[in-house]
Amino acid sequence: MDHDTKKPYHHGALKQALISAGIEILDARGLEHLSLRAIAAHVGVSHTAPKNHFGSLKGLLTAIAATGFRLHADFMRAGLSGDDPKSRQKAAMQGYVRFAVTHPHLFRLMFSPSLCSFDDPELSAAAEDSYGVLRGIAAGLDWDKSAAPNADLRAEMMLWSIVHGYATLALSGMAPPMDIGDIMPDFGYLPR
Amino acid sequence: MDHDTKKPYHHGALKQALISAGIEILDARGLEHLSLRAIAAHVGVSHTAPKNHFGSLKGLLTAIAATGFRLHADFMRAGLSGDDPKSRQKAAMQGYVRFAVTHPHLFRLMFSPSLCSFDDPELSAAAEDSYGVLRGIAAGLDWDKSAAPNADLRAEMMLWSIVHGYATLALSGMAPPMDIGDIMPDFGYLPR
DNA sequence: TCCACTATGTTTCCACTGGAAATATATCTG
DNA sequence: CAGATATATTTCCAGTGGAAACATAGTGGA
Repeated sequence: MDHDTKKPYHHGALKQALISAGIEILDARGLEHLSLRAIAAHVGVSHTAPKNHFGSLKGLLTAIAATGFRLHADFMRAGLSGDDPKSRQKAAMQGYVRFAVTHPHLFRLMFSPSLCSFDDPELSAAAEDSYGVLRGIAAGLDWDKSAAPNADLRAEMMLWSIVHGYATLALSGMAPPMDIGDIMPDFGYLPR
Repeated sequence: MDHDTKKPYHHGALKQALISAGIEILDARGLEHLSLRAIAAHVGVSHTAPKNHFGSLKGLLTAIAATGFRLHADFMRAGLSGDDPKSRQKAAMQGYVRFAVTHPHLFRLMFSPSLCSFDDPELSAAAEDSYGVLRGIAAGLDWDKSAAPNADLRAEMMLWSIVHGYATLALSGMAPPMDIGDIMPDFGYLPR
């Protein structure tokens, strides 16, 4: 596990450069233009060079998606201040949508299991960390805690579904721009 | 506007055959194997034959997606019986998810604007018809009708977001199998 | 110092993709 | 029957990801 502290010899830090190039291409030209050759050319190496670090295109896309999930978590945590559960919920959800709108193609990549493999421990860890933000929000949600089993999971899935559904529909051009806080039902929170 | 009543000469009804073949390939082998050449070979024509009817691969995928949306609406309307708003809501949402689980790749195609063009009147009409089912369910929803403008739209988007979000996450393998009725908050309905 | 050995990149090739263009063929219209 | 049109094929092209062989640079050990 070489940390990025010691630079390799040839390019320097090709691995990170390829990931950055991928995200730049995604933001600038979209998912349909994100090819192995385009990424490699953007960095200035041959299209087979990434194979040494990532094995295949899917491996590279997986690493890009992992970086995306870390950024995603940052967006959600960005507006998270204070102790009021409702304002924290709203901030996290707005961050979720704001990330999707800011990096639409990266967002789609992150949720495309055919493009990146969630078996990868780095990706699954990053995704799990991102999910953890929502989990923390849902934990205090006063919603039907006793009516059925798996109340926590159900609350998390409710939160996640509504925010992910809106983000996805917005990126598909099927949802008009609106504040996610305005379509999220107003639930109470249990006292801590 | 040749209706499918009068059959063309050569293959018979290539247009419909290509659409059916596309859906079969989607269900059997997935979106990544759905190529122009695969569809054409499945029907027994050259890979450029579809161009006469659909212009391009995107045109064919658009027609497939339109068929998908009609099927999608059928799934939602399937369990719609009686007058009780809550059971009608539950049935429609379960139909939504059931379609996504039954035809996962077709579902993903239908919500991929990079693969099919929603400018196409046939596709947009089919999608609009499908959306109409949810709109009908949301119409009677007793939810915050006076607190903000666009209450109807907000209620529709809430319903749509939660069901679409769950379906999408389930197909990505990120949501465990569960009843959509168990994560949908329980709202009242206005008397008619 | 010198010689493996490994890590990193390149070159070349291959099967596959969608699409454009020219051609062939069947059907309709006059 | 003849010309026009719709339908389908053949051939070609630029692009894709990946496999394999090769080249190069840095490392570690005698």
